[in-house]
Amino acid sequence: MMGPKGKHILSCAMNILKASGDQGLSMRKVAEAADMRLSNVQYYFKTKELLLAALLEGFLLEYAESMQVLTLPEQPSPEKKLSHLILHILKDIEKSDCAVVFKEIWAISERNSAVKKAVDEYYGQFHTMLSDELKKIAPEGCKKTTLNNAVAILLPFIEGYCITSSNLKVSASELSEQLALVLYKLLF
Amino acid sequence: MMGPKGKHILSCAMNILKASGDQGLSMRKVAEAADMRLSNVQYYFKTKELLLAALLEGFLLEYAESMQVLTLPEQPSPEKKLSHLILHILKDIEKSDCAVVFKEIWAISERNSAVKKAVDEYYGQFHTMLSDELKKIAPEGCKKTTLNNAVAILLPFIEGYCITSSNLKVSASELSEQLALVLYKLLF
DNA sequence: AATAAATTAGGTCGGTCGACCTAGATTAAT
DNA sequence: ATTAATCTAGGTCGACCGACCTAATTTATT
Repeated sequence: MMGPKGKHILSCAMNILKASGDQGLSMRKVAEAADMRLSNVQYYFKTKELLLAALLEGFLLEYAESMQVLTLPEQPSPEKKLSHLILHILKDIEKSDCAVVFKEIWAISERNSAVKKAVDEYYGQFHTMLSDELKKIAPEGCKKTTLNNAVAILLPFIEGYCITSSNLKVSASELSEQLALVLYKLLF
Repeated sequence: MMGPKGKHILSCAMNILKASGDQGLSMRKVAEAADMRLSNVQYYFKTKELLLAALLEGFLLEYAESMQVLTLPEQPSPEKKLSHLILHILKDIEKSDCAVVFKEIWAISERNSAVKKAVDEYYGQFHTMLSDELKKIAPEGCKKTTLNNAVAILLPFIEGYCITSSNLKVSASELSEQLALVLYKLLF
């Protein structure tokens, strides 16, 4: 579907997006960063909108995939397991500059239906993944609505964490433990 | 500090921001929307950056203020009270188009230090406000760290809700109740 | 009334942008 | 070897942008 040149273009575009945001991203700058002529970039992506959509769809797909693969070391207790899962996600948010990209994505998605759709699919997958993980921890007969309630607390929390993390007065690890504890109680 | 003309300009600018985002906001469009000449807008706001900063700082200040004023009807139990507080905030997020503005703010704040500072102050206030509200509900001897833990769950949840709300499989009212219950348990 | 400050109007400037076009080069398929 | 598809280079176009400038008018202060 996409050759190495296409990927190279998107890679350069992502660097610019991280550094300068949606505003700073232009076809010309992408071309310069990729060491190509403008028309060449436009051969691969007819319009800026298409480039942006491909860029962000790709990012979300990749990110969702990295979540799926995520396997954590076995833990002594289900609470520990949950706590480790949450901490892992929070750390992932903190470490990479993906938080910056996500902020752009949220803004762009309001005005680009292709991106909006990709975001929706991403959160759908994320929801499923969290639900599955919680299911492993929850007791046998745990109702689906109870599971949904837990995810409905966890999912917004995770996405909001990258916005408010600098204003919280609790460490990520402490917070993970507390939230895990709280969700664990909810499931039982 | 700012006359009615200045406010009128910012009001028009906010309309454009809501409708077309940061990308679509230009001094010329603001001038047109405000029925002024470009130079006239520039008399009030020397640069686009200053206009944007004033616009978003004002928005956040106003929004923070509306939170402070927020008084809820007395509830029979502290859980109900907490649940109503959360629901009120969630509904507020859903009803107005402020979610759109916030998404722009988060993205812009990464590249505009004045906006970043305003965002930081906003979440500082928000944190304090939530902490105060929880204090009213929590038992007498509730430790400060316990309170901080509760806020550290609640605050990210609220901000993340406006991102993920469409993907949750639980209603806002149900979710408020569940979260209130969970936080209540945490405080005791 | 004089004067300073605030406000309005109209226009120009260099610069960047996305889209578009043509033509040449390379590669793959037949 | 011919042909078609893919890829590259260089350039042009109209549109929009922010910043800047000058001059006129209105409002407030003294």
